[in-house]
Amino acid sequence: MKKELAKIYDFKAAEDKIYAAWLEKGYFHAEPDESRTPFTIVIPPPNITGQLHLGHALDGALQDILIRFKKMQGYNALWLPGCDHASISTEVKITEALAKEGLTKEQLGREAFLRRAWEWKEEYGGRILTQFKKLGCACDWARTRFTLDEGCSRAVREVFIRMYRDGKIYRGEKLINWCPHCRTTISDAEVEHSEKDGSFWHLRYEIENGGGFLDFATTRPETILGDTAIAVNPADPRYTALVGKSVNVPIIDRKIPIIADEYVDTEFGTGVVKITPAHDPNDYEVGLRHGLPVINVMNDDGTMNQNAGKYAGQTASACRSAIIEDFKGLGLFIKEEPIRHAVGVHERCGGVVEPLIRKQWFVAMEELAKPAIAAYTEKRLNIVPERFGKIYLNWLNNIRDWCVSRQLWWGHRIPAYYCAACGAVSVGEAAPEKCACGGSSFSQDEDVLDTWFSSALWPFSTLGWPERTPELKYFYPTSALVTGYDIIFFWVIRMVFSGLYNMGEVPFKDVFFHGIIRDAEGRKMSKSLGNGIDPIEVIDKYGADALRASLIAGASPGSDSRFKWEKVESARNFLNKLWNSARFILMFDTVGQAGADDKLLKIEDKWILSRANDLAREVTDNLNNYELGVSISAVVSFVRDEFCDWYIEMVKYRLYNDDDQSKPAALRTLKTVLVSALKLLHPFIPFITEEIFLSLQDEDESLLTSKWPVYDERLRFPKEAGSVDLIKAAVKNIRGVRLEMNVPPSKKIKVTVVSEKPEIRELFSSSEDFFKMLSNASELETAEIFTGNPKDYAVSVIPGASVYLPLSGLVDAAKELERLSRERDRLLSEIKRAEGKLGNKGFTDKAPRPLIEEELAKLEKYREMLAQVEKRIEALPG
RNA sequence: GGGGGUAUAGCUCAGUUGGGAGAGCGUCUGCCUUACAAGCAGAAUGUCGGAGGUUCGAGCCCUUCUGCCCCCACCA
Repeated sequence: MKKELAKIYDFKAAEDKIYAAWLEKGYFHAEPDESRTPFTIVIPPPNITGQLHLGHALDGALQDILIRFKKMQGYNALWLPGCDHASISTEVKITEALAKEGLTKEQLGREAFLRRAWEWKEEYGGRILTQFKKLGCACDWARTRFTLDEGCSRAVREVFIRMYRDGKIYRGEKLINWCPHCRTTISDAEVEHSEKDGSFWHLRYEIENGGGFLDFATTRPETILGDTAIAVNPADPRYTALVGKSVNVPIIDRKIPIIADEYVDTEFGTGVVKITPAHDPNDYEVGLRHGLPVINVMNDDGTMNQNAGKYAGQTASACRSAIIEDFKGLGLFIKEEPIRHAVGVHERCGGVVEPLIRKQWFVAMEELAKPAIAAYTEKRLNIVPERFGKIYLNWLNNIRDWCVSRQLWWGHRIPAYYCAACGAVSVGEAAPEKCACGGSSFSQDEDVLDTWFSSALWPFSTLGWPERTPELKYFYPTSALVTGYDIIFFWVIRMVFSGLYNMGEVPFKDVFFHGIIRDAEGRKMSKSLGNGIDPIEVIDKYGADALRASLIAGASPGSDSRFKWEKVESARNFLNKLWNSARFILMFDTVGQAGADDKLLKIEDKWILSRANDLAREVTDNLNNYELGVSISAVVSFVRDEFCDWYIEMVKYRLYNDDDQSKPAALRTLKTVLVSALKLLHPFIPFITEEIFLSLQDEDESLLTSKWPVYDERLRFPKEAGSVDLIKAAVKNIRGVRLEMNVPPSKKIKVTVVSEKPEIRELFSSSEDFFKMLSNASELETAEIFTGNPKDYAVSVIPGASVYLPLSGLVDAAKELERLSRERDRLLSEIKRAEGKLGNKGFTDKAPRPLIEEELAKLEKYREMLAQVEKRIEALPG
């Protein structure tokens, strides 16, 4: 049955229809099947609070490409989708919504708050996954998971308990990062350092017993209230005599010792540092070394606490000013100078982070890091591109314990219970019956776990762990993780050590990092800049395929890229091209041509078949190496530059001539090559390729279940390929001459191919029909020797032949001479290059044999062409 | 302070084990040729950041310098 395609591809109608059909057929679903090889990807779970942005779109497209490619190759491919509960983001969102109603979360209470959060999740949490569907993602939706669902939560508790019993998780009072704005601890990874302008206040403390003054400088005078020592470098001669004495902290009248510690830099400031163990990581270390008391002077909200004496209740910045004023009043103020220094900022809210001492839960990293390092160095974990491996190692080698408790409600509550009587902690699925002290009343830890604690388990918690499910056994370890390099520390590394610790195996064999999508000027897209692009808007305007292609083409692994509408347009233009090529082919009845005889294949058929064959290998190799951008470019340029621009043009005369015996062969080749290209393109642009593929057949076989093209030794046709290249060269020359000589396309002219070689004359005669069409010739004549009047012709040279165009009256002898001279010069320089190379003994001795032969062949070819050009120049009048 | 990246056509970027510099967009010229003007045919444009080195041969490997970018980091 003959089908037709609409003049314009209606992506809106096609995309929804096709996606629905895929879902209905269940193509995305995968079940464990020992007879097949699995290929697994677990999605980087987007936050339920999130809206799809271009980063997700790229991430999703890359994964979809791999999944579809592997499915077509015959793998049992599973792409497991899901969402992250995004503890702090969601909590902030719910709290903001409450605030609009004039409520605080404390007023609501934990239980009611969580109910609200779940309601919110049910309503909006699936939104982003719906958007992934718009992109065309072949996720197994039946396996959709959520980091806070029952199974994942159980996995979290199980891991926590195991690690606690194994000493990998402990509770301790340590200096942590406190976000006063979010009122919770955060991990080191969540602190961003940004340079800010501040002041460096030079102040002085009075030394005991009238020993004078000790000058120091600080950027945070409010922490003076927590000072428990003042330090100098032991090797600093200015102060050695003072070590062991003490100074008085005014206002609070605290006597603190002058201590010596290597940490102090003699070059910086006055070489004297006040030590506040409770509010500075360095000072904390110094305090530990010297057994200093730790005095916390701040509340959770960043205001001063009762230890701040008369400043209690003030904000830190008010306290700071007040202290400066008080120091001035006491004559202990020296000067204030501007300084630019790094300030810790919470990456989520942008608030300044306060280092504070708190009792928190930590994951002990040192032992966990070792296997993660080994997995990479022993090549059980492959990182693409390679340079991120160095970053991975660098981080693991400098790792610090991970603070995992958060003072939030939305998340996995820590499975630790405290005895009401003695305070003893007990970690387990539930509170124990009885405490060792005899107490029987327990309360659960109020805190929840860092969101990343549950995401770290994602590759196995989603497959059913801790149950030994068939899925876990079959799909774990997963095949590839695809994500942005920006979460290597937050997520990737934590998955690796969690997977190794709990499963004994890496969670994925390959990690494929992509870059960030920036705006057209190269800036990061951000809400504050308002330069974000909504992928859904792009899909509405150009379709999901165009968006995907524009994100993939020209991007290389791990590198950032810029979003430009022009790229989407150019992708759309290609889709249009592809569509029209199919539409053209469908103008003829391809279905009835299946029986066309191989013997009827002409050289152009064999040429394109061999090119398509090469392409299959090229694309497959590149996809296997995660060179997705290179892959799609290869198919695109094949379709456009070879299939459409040459092959289709070459076979038109056969298609339009029903009497041509080779018409069926042409049709069959057109279809074969088109289908092959559709398959190679399908992972990248799934919708349009599927729509075309469905039109090419009576059945409704999907590309997704079709077989990926495999390189076939029988489809190599080097001789025919060479012949077609020769004809193409002649056509290009003729086109060039015509344009240069201002011969309008409407004027058809006779072409004479002059060659002493009978096989070349034969080649041109046998290809006469398409040759004439391509070169816009009225007639083709071949001759062994040129017999016309040289001045009436424009001539161009190809290897083995000269092409004569009769342009009497149009040929300007001077111009013709100039053109030929250019050609002669070009050939001469080529010959010189080849001769130089071949005359170099080093080259002929050491270069690989095929290369030398190739060079020799070129030399011969150029010399032969040069002879033709020179002959022609001689023949020119004047 | 440590680590990493990058420098290639006017712009954005490819260039996969070293073997004659590429694409897209833009520019210029000519074409509404019955699949496609979202198109076709053609053209121009590069001391591949600078300097050394290895090699028969370097955009690619090594050293060094310069510019820009990113990540990590406790200089009060």
